Amino acid sequence: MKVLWTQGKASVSDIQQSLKAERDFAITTISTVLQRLYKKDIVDFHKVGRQYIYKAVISEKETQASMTNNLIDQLFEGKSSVLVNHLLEEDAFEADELERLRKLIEAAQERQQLDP
Amino acid sequence: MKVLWTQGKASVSDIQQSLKAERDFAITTISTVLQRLYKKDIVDFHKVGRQYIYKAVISEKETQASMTNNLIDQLFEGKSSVLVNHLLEEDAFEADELERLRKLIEAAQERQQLDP
DNA sequence: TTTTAATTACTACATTTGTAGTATTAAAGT
DNA sequence: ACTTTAATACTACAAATGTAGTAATTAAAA
Repeated sequence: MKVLWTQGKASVSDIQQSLKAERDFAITTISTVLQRLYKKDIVDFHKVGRQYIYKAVISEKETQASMTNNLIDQLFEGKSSVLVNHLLEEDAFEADELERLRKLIEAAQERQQLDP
Repeated sequence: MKVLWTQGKASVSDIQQSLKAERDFAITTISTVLQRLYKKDIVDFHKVGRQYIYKAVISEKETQASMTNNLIDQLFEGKSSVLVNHLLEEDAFEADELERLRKLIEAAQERQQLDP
């Protein structure tokens, strides 16, 4: 998936190459997985010659959104703020990140002020 | 899992009762699942008579932490702030939540200031 | 054009997951 | 003590997941 997101589109062997460093799967393995993902409408493809070129149906952003919402619903009472709270408790941020976030939050607050 | 977290410990039929509203599983289903979780060290049990009393091995907090870190690693470059950023972009917060978060962040900043 | 190399098609197989039935045993009620 | 009930033990089975082999086909190289 990651590979498809960063490359946009890729053939089976493209993907195999990209994953090689991490793990050396048989090409048929990759092909099988892609076909299963296709059945579930997670990827789409078109053929070039006899070669399948796959691409992701949902973007990385959409996936982030849905997986995050999922996690929030499952474990954080459905509230984003509870998740952030948890992160703060864990000291999951560097000093500069905190600063950046504070600014972002202020910006978001102003946005809400204007736009009811 | 949720049930075990809120109840602390529970027998198979306790769990069945708790889930009844949501879905009516056969008692053997629940039992099987629990046993499999036990094999994976996700729950533990002790017997009272011939009855199995299960309890979660990892707390809800720990699960939150590990699943959240997982998500962050997978989808948000391993940085919590990227996740929060995403949330802000999605307008995932109410006005009062934003305000609360701003305060929390400020508090966290002060904490970091003191404690290097 | 014949050989070789790449690519897909089809098949396979073990493991995990989701769900539950049947048989047995032990406890509780009468 | 005997029967009903609750609980576990054991078994099952389909679907999903992870991984890959073999056969067939096509494109490219020689």
